[in-house]
Amino acid sequence: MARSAGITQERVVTVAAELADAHGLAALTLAQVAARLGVKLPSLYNHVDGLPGLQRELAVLGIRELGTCLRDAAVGKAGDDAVLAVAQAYRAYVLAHPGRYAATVRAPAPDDAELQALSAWVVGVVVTVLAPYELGEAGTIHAVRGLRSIAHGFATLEQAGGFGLALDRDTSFLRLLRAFLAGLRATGSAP
Amino acid sequence: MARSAGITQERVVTVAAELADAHGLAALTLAQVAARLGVKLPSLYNHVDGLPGLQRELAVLGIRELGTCLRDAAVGKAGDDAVLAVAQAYRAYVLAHPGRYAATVRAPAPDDAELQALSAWVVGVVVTVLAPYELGEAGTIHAVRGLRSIAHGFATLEQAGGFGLALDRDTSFLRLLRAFLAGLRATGSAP
DNA sequence: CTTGACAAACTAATATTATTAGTCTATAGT
DNA sequence: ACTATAGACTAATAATATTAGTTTGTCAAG
Repeated sequence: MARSAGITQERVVTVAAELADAHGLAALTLAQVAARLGVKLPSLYNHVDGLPGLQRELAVLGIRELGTCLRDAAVGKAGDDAVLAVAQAYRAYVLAHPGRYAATVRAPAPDDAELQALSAWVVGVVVTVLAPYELGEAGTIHAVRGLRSIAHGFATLEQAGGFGLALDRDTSFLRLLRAFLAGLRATGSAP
Repeated sequence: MARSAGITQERVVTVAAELADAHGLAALTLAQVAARLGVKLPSLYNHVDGLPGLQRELAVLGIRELGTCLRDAAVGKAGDDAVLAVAQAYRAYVLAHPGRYAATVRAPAPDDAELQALSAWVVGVVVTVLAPYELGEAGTIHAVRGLRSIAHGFATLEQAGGFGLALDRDTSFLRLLRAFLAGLRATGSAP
């Protein structure tokens, strides 16, 4: 080791995640992270590969946490209950950790195997929850995309302050999910 | 006038919109805009109020264009056809102009009457399209939020490269919309 | 116990960018 | 013709990211 100040990549990423959640991913700077850790800015380069590297680590953290939340939300549930729980967990994660969630949305580099694998794992969790609907292979993927669009779209709009009117947002989300599920059963594998 | 180089706010915003669409809103810099216009950076301050001001102008442009697209998409259509057309137009706009669309998502300042009014106008367009479903006042707002979440969520995920698998995205989107519409009729104003 | 290699901090230097202050000049309106 | 000004400019400042090179504890081998 060295004249070390006990900094690790994990600590850097944790502090960055807190800052990104609090002030937005766009406002995250290495200077802030360094100040929070009590080191000079260039020292961070010993632990992360610059700002792009740090954002990639944030994405890894976010996808891992998100996947865990979704999986945990589904245990002991089935059918519509499970789908509702997963979607609610998705929304809750976005609202609780908007910064790290934003990091997960950027498409991973084509050669980033770890990130690709994590994404596939999360998709797998949702596929499992949708299995009982017997939508077929393609139909299931369409449904995963639909459910993810709904959860992502609602939560990110909500987080951005996009729902101005004073109408309960929990109700809006629940209605949207129920409509989607009813439609899934009704339309089956139509067009 | 002055030893003018023919710069106007409109030209500044137009160039900024092109750059934001091409390279992402986050990568938009005043330096780039100035270079593209053939002026020095500080000269832009005669036309826009710094980077935040420019982004606000981009939001105005984006909401105005988006609202126009949605309105135009709905003329001569009714019921499901109209809703589908509006949603497709929403997605098409996001994909065609991701930079200016991203600018529209940030919540407008509470004292920004122009932006608030434009947002309300766009909501009004969607409310009109949903009127025939007779969902009631609150039900209509819930449905507007749902439809917007679907279009925003799908389009932004797609634009970010979030749909990796080789499965037709047009079909995914159409299925999602049909499921939502079928669910709207089925569940009516349930929970 | 010494010593040498290295990890991890540092300082210093450079490049971008945004912003503000103040200057200059061509032109529009009197 | 004169003048006020809009709209360009230069200059200066501050924040950030990045790279290069330096220093210094600490760990482990001899």
